[in-house]
Amino acid sequence: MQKSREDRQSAAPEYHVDRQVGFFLRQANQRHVAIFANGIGDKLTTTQWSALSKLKEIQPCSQNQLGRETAMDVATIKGVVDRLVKRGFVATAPDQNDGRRVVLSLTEDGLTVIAANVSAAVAATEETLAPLTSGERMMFLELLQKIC
Amino acid sequence: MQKSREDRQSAAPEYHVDRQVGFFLRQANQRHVAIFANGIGDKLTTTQWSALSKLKEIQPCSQNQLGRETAMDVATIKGVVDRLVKRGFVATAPDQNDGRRVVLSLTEDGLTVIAANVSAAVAATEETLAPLTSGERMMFLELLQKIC
DNA sequence: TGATACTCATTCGCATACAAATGAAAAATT
DNA sequence: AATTTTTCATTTGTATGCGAATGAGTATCA
Repeated sequence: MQKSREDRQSAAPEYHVDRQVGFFLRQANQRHVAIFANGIGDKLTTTQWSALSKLKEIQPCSQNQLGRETAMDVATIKGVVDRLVKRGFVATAPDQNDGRRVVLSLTEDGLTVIAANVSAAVAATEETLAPLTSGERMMFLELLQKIC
Repeated sequence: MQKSREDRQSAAPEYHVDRQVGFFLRQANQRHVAIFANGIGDKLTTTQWSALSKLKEIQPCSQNQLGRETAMDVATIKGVVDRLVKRGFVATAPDQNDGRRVVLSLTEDGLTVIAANVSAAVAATEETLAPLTSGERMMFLELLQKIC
């Protein structure tokens, strides 16, 4: 068998960044974020949407807890919540029992903006997975979850 | 068949952010970036590594071209290249034929740092995919590429 | 009770990531 | 040759994302 050029010099296998998982993960995430931003009407980012949606499920809750539930760093969730508060989607209140905590809850506007964008969020998921068949989607999601 | 609680009110299916592709993609990417940062010795980020590795393949080339090859925005590749130049891994020179272009090339230190970290980069890929079997990895990579 | 450890929120610094605007230079078109 | 379009690099502004440090409050345990 014909040896490749680098095998003549050494046994080191070729390395190509653009064939590594990390390279694809970054790109896939980029594509999804772009699709989401494009489809959503209220200039909500994917992380802001995650925070809002999760807050609807578990409110009231503290900032750090919301961060854990949405896989965001304390510094990250702080910035996200700040922007949502600034836009009037989230309200903050001091916790009576725990002086450190800030209790988060959705405002009326917050509930409204969620309701107005659920279908767009679903559509973004759909478009992201569009290149895959139904069977491939299930397989892909299962494997993707394993490496989280 | 027993109807679920929300079906009694409306036909709207449940929506859970933490079951959407985007949620998993962000987390999977986060995990890989963390693994890479942890394993690499020279404080190189995943994007910096991509730029260095790709530059080795295609040098000399312009900044924008390197950005396209590594799937980075013009503003993003600018910042990445700036930091690599600052650390002495990449050299810049004006293009003789095209007055707009900045020709990029690797320095000796750049080649050295690549050689010193290829094994760590391979290990990071390996660790990221560790939860998957060999067969699952091939399947996963194939599907992941489809949604890039 | 008092020391220790933990949790929560905040802040700083650094590094992506992209939209949008700008200016310069090159290429394509008329 | 003149106009238009494209390309390249840069800059500004906004939004994640994480490490690390800080300070305030809570919990634990000797």
